[in-house]
Amino acid sequence: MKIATWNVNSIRARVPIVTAWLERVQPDVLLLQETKCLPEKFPTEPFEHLHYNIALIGEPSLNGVAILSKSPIEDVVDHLPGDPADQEARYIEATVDGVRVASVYVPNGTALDSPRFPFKLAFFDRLRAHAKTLLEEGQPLAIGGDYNVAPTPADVYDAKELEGTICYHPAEREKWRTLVNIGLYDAYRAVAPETIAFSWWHYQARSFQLGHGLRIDHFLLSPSALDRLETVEIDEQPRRQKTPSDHTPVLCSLAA
DNA sequence: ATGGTGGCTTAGCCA
Repeated sequence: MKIATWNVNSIRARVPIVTAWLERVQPDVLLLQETKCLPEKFPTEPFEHLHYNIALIGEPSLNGVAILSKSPIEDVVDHLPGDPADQEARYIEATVDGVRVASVYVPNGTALDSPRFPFKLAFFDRLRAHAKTLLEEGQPLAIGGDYNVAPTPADVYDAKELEGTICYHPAEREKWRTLVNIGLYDAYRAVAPETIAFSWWHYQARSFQLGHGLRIDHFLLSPSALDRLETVEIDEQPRRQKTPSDHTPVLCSLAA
């Protein structure tokens, strides 16, 4: 079972790049973030044509997450519990082939002095509480998405320069660790403990060409999913295309 | 150095 996650920064702007990638890589499941459109504006046909079922939520111009799957999508949950005031389209989960998969778009945080920053930290707390429940339910679990945090110095292009900035602030890294430490595994680090690789590069200042990236897109796996983990790949090819997303997909393969 | 890029939606926000 090949599962991928990709922040596409508008699905309507990215249809040719995403469909070409699906045809080449043939994942069983693709988790999308930042689709940036209402459900009725999501271009479903090109993906249904490639034999994907789709579960999605969205809002105008912001956020939006989806699950594309060749197998049937069952028991969809489309909101992260814990904050009745939060109506943002940032979380969807479902069961596919016996695996509980989730697509999460953690708030960016905007700036350290913005109210969005404590909202981001609280979102991590809610995700931890919910993931704990999912672990207790016992199904193999894979939570993929844009976590908007680079966990360690090996996940940023310049740890000294970036220390304390958004997506690499100690408070965010601590939230990441307390999430992982409930008993989850960073799939990429499980197969590549030392490798420096990134999943996001700013559009500005030739960041991709200069290698100025961050690893902020992750898969967190339950022990039973980790037992089945064969490979994890960050595929930079889509980031090299014309009119790319600023993120590139992460792909992991679980034994059947 | 307070810019730089991109995708919304339409000049301002968010990333």
